[in-house]
Amino acid sequence: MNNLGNTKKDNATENIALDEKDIAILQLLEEDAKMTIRDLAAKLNLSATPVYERIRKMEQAGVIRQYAAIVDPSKIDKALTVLCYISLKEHGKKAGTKFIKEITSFPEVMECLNISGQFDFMLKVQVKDMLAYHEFNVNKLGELDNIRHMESVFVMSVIKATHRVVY
Amino acid sequence: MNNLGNTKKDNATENIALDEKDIAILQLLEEDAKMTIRDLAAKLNLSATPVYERIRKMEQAGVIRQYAAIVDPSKIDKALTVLCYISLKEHGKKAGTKFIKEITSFPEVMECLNISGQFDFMLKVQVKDMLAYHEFNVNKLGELDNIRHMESVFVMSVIKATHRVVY
DNA sequence: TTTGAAACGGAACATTATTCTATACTGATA
DNA sequence: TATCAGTATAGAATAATGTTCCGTTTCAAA
Repeated sequence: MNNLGNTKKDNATENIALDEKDIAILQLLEEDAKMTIRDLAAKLNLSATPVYERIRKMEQAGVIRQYAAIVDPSKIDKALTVLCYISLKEHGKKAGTKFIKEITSFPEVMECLNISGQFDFMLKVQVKDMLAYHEFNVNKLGELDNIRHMESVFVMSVIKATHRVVY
Repeated sequence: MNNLGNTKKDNATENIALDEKDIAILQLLEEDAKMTIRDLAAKLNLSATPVYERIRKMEQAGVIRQYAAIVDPSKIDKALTVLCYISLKEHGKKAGTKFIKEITSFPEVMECLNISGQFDFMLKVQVKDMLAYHEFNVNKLGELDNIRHMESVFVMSVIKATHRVVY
């Protein structure tokens, strides 16, 4: 295993130029991060060294943010996905920061986006079932004091879900 | 690097029971898939062998679906995320399948969810900027013949985004 | 207490990542 | 055109890691 990893913590901000070979490497690693450097090299008609160096540079530049194992939610008894839309009463900086701090602390919240439109935030919540979502709603969201309005949209099936952003 | 990988293609459906050690392994690999088996073993007070075997079983059972390199969209000039809500004219099986096939073929579409509520689908679209989204809208979505209504919600900032589902 | 299956530890082995050095390439300059 | 500096590359050597093997332990059922 390469130890190029551990890119998670640092917020590298440098910008680097990516050529076609870098893009090709990214596309392959997005699909299978365990692909060996030699296999990557073979696909790109290169030797191991340049591929290794390119990956290292992209990790340090923050292009590759993380290597993650993707777990199937249904296999660990988290079969229900809910999109939860929230608008706040107070929109001041202080109130917003407080809300964000609270929301991000909930492990059920996989994603929290600040959005345009009638709502302020969209949460993607992953739970066991409807009962678990109800409890999340009452015991966690219900405890927050700055929520004006809330709306839940339930995910019936996942048609497509990818982490690939390079194309 | 372990070659336990390549879990992507197979839809393993077997269900296996996970104990606390398996959960601990999953949590660590969700954060850093490059962590070595020996490091994992040290954190769990185990030797390498049982950790290796547990990972292999979870891969074969489909609990670990994939190992992915996560790329920062802004670093590859894909800075705009849009949530695109779509309702169809025809909801028959044939029409639905056709729509799904077309939608999933667009690389800009990172995610497509079949949802409850007034819309049928939510798309998460990742593009360079507003102009690129406009072109996606006109040239790709605009070519589909089964769309009744459409609404775009723009992501202003990402407060939280994780792939961790194990907790 | 006995037995069998599963989990485990430690060492040996196989594969891969990583480093090192020399060479080939590229673009700019004179 | 010739020369130079910087970068990218290949190939071999080394270090680190994944993977297998085998004997031992654990633990629950009989």
